[in-house]
Amino acid sequence: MREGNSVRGLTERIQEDIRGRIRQAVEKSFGLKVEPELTVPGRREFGDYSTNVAFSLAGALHVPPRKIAESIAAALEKRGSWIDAVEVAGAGFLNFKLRNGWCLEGLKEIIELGDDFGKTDFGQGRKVQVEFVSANPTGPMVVVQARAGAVGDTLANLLEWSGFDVEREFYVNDAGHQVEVLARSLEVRIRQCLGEKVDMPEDCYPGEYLIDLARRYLDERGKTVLDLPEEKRLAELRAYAVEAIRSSQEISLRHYGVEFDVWFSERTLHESGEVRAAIELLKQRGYVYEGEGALWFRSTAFGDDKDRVLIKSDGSYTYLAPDIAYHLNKYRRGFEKVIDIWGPDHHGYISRMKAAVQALGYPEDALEVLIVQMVRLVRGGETVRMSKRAGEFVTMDELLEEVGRDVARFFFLMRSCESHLDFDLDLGKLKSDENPVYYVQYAHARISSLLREAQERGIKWPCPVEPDLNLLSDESEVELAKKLVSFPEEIVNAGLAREPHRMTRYLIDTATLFHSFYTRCRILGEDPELTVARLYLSEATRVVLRNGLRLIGVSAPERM
RNA sequence: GCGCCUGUAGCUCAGCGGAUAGAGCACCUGCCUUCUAAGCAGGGAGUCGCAGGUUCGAUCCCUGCCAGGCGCACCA
Repeated sequence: MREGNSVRGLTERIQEDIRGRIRQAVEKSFGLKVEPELTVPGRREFGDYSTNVAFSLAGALHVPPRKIAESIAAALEKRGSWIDAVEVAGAGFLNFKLRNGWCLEGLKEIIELGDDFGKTDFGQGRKVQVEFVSANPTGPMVVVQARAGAVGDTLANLLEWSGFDVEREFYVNDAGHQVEVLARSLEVRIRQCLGEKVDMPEDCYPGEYLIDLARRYLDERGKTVLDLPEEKRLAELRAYAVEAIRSSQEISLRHYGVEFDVWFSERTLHESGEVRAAIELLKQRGYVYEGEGALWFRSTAFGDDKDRVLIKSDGSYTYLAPDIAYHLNKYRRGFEKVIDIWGPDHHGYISRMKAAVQALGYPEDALEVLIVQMVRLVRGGETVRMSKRAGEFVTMDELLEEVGRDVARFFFLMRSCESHLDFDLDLGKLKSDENPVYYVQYAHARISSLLREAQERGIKWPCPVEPDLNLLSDESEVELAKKLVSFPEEIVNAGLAREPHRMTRYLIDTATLFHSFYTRCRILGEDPELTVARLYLSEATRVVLRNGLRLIGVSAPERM
């Protein structure tokens, strides 16, 4: 796995080697420097890799691409590489066929590295923060937050495995208007619990969870709080409610397999004076002005539609002010890249937040925002209505209770996060072949069972001598091995593209190739050497499936 | 009115500017005396919303329409 100081997957090393050879051949033939692109062709007969360099050179050289491709093919040095043949195809594609067995070599790395297979040092330890979920501490989390949890956690895992230094953070909005409303709502519930005839005001939170919280409060702390002056009373209730709800969110998320490194309190930004300081910094940099009794941020200087208010004419901060302070705080903690995952209702904030980051003096791409789109629950072919206003909503906990963590995470990760998602509860609940989650898990269980069976039959496993992997010559065996070996590269690419849903696709494809191999090839057969080689391939598959499932936070059962 | 997301098989969705557009479900046909049939092999099924443009090449990039969803604050 190691070459020089770098740790890369086998496929990445082979691709880099081929690209280098193409560069040399082009320089030799035409005296030009190029950065060739390599792709994996969709059709097997086109080989393992393909490049379109001839097309990109055709314009400059005024030579037909096919001629160029032929020259490159002739000049290309194959010695000392895995390249078996270079072919010119179509209008000028260069197709590379690798020697049989290149991927079998990679199986050894998989077995050797085991739980660590898939990890690379691509990111060179650069500091990245992923902030996600960040649900308001005013009530239970809803389904879209479960989606954001799956997406954020998996993205963080992908980056971590790719060699970035990743921190997962949850921003707690424990300051401002909404938590004051929360405190007042809790007070009403407490009074109601004590038999007072008070109605819940219109603008308060009507949800029933506050009734439970009111009872708990009275059990734990009694009713003396009601004798305090208003300010102290609300402060006490606010602190209590925020912490109770926040910690219940933490428990829900942990149950879902999502853990955060940092729970960052908005309140601390106010108390430390960082909000004021951030505005002061913007002012020094010339992006703040007064007008109409308010203090404005000149976000239009960085492409926003209109300037935004930081301090309202009544002297209070808008939501944007602490958010700017928060992001300044993030960069001062040394993150080179900050990835925020927001809900669909916040997309309008992207341009102003990116403007703020630049106004603070950081590059535009230091902040990336992913919008996780809405989730619509479907049951019996009908949309399940979720209305927070009416206090009726399907919570994340209810969803998990209904379909389970594995199904929820897998479903959320099957779609790209920016596409609106219909979550079919009926399909999710089906514990059968109609449910795609079990397909991948079944492959893992099947292999586990196979390895148990091998042990019972007294087959020496793990194999004391290195198996002869060249015995793996069936097409299904080679295709499976190729897929397995590309795992580290898939992780890096999915992380860089910020597309965690690629992992479910990869796992489904891998499971398909394994099932196909299993059906075509007798694994525990007559020939002991072939048996050992096939067990080796099976074990490598198990490692990849287990690691991939771990990456997306889904269990890898040994039996089903 | 402005902005964001989406539009691909009957349904739910994949598809880094490349060659004959894929998967699951549903439907049809085969395959369990042998390692897990929650599986495999095969079949039918498509005007990639519409129209232009860029390119050797566009489902992908640009523009304009059409349709669905969401958001527009000195709310949080």
